[in-house]
Amino acid sequence: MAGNKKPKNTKERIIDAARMLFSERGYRETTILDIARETDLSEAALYEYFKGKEDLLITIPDLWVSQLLADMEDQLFGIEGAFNKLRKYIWWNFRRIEQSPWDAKIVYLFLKTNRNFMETEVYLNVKSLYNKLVEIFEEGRQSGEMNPNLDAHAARALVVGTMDHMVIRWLLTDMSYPLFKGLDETFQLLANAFRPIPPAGGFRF
Amino acid sequence: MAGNKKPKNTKERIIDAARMLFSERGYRETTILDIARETDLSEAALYEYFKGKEDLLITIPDLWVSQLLADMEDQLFGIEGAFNKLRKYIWWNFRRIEQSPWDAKIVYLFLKTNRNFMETEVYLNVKSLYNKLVEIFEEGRQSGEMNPNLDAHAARALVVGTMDHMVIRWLLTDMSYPLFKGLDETFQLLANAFRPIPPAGGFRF
DNA sequence: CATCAATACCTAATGGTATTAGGTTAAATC
DNA sequence: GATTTAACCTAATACCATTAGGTATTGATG
Repeated sequence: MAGNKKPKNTKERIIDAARMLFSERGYRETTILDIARETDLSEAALYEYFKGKEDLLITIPDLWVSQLLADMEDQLFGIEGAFNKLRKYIWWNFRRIEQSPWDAKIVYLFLKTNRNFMETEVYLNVKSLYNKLVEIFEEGRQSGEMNPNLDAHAARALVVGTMDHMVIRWLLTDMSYPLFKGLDETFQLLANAFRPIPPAGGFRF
Repeated sequence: MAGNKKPKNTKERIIDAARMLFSERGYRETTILDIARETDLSEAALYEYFKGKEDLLITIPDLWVSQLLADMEDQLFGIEGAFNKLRKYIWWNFRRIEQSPWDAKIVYLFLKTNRNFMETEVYLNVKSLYNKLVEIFEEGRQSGEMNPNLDAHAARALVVGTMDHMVIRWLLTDMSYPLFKGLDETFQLLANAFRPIPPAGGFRF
């Protein structure tokens, strides 16, 4: 390949236009005609590439999420310790989201709360992404770095829930502040949640 | 009329039908005609009571959420200690959601991720509901029950994010398991996150 | 009592939008 | 050179939210 801009094929052009329009105006507020005009195609031409509007929507983040999954192991490679891995996981994920707010909007606002989400390709990849957390918790539990009785699935719910909440807030305010704002404090709380309960003399209520 | 409990007025009947249809089939998949048929009205009649489909949607959970807000203080009244209050808050909220899954679906799946959500009446009430958590954290911080450096807003993000995550999972699987499943373990983790950090050596004073 | 106004509902447009039917054109393949 | 295929088009079609413009009933008012 020459180092120039890639000449995009029609399918990619449609996806690019739809991603932008859906993210900026919302799914319902974007018409097929809008997308057709943006790509200099007729409405009918879009149906050569996608079964319909909904199919187009769920296809958009396919590539992004599968690239995320591929990148994850690479990013975590060589990091020692469960807390360090957890920290890296969160920071990496937030950076990817900050870099691709349009894809993030489609996943977090339109897809994740969609009743068909669980039947999508994206769902499988997101699940794999989250399962890495369970691995990290297992490691922390076994190494003694984390509470030996830690329930890995409850822990995952805490991390995923907290991250989702922060991301959705940020997206709904139109990225009007840095996504990382307050993340250190939040991470400290999460870390406390997973630490071993200190020995001897115990705690009171 | 065939065997109804209370003689409801037309507006309530419309809301009841819309709540059921939106929850079961989804917002986009429910037509005005569906609601009209369910209520034995014409499509036009609905517009005497609501500005449009979206207006109808955001009106549905108004009553539920404002009743939640009214009930909260009552439920928390007389409970001693920040952790006990936090526990009661979560258990109470989950029970109300379990009792009204249709309203919950509308709030959690259709409204909370809607770009207009922040302009709704419901949003104000939800905010008040969540602000109670900040109060609880302040109390815990000052009484020494919780970490004196606790960031109340980060803590709220943890609790709200985790709860939302559990609720949305439950709703998306069509309430196929008890909402409370795993809640004890999750609460333990949250509690750990907020406890004072014991000084090295394991003693507290 | 007759009239007016309000209420609660209706039928029948209107306008917008996703989707499809049925081409056309031009390049690739035989 | 004929045929197939790819890529795109114009022009329906069918559905659906919303609106225009009614009618019938009720209850209050002069």
